[in-house]
Amino acid sequence: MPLLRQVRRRRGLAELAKQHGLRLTSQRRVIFSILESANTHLNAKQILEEARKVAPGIDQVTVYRNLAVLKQLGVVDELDLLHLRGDEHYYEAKQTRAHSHVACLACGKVFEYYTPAMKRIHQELEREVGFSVSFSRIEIGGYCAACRDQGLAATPEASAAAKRRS
Amino acid sequence: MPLLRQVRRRRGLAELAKQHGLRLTSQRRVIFSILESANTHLNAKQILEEARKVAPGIDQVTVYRNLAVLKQLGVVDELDLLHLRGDEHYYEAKQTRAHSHVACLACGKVFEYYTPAMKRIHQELEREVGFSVSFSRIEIGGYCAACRDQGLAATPEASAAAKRRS
DNA sequence: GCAGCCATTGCAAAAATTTGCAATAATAGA
DNA sequence: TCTATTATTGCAAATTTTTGCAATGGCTGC
Repeated sequence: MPLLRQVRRRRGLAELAKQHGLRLTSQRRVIFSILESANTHLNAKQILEEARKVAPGIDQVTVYRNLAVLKQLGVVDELDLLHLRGDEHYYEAKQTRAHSHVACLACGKVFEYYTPAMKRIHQELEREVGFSVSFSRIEIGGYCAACRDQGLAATPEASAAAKRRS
Repeated sequence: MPLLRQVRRRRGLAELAKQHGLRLTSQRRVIFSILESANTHLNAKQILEEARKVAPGIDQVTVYRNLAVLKQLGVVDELDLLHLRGDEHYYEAKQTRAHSHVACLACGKVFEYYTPAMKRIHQELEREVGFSVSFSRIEIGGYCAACRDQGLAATPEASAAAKRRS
């Protein structure tokens, strides 16, 4: 059950779409505005429901296809936090800043984390392979301080416990 | 259509499963051995087909559930390369080494990339938040040298072209 | 403003994945 | 070795996501 989350964005999706040669259909307008005004995670079904309040005829397929388009444009990013949950996919709009998630394998908490090291990696790629970085994502799995203190880290029992909990 | 890829692993999946308190059923044995001997990407359907050659009665659901279990154990990792392709998920066994993928948004090529900076990030997390890193993944999107030379980078046309190509 | 091209849509159906539940079988402990 | 416990399986069905195709409607060029 994929989820969608909206994040700050400099320009409207509509403008961005136009810029990329996409047609601005009425359905697209609706979907875009839902994504832009949402402040929580939304999954495909929720988006569909919202959209139907405004445009009753809109089809599920259209929602999926437009999410796919936005993903391809690099505007939203489907992400599932290391697949810790297994069944939930999150979408989030690309942020300017290099972006990373650190997930505890024992308690399941996910932290956002920023480090200047990321910038260095970008520069390294630029310099050594001539690759120009548009965006990047780090996902790290491990055990947070609290769980380690409780002895939950890295043992088979901890994994089993985490599994049961999920 | 998720894909599976097998990667070097220090101990057998069976041993690992036991260690985590999982039961070693005959189906599991079959699935594990398929994963262990595969040297290309495999998707769920392919695994099922392989498994049925040995254990004709095995069900699709069993394959899915065991893949989920392995994911939760952190033994295989479902990954979809920045969702560039949109429809293909790749699984790969966790590697010891910090692991990263760099994908060109224009030509779609994916490079593997290793950098000592990753190690530094681990140490930083360890030192500053007391988080102990088990594994990590970097995914970077941008434009490779070749595509930049062809002027494909970062322009609306390039995105459209990349989209068409996919 | 109008015509034509072609991206986009809706529908129907396929494919992929997940879930509920009763039956089965792996494992620990007697 | 045998028994009880309970994880795991298979089946059926639900859910989610993708695909094929004809019809529609946005946009470009006139």
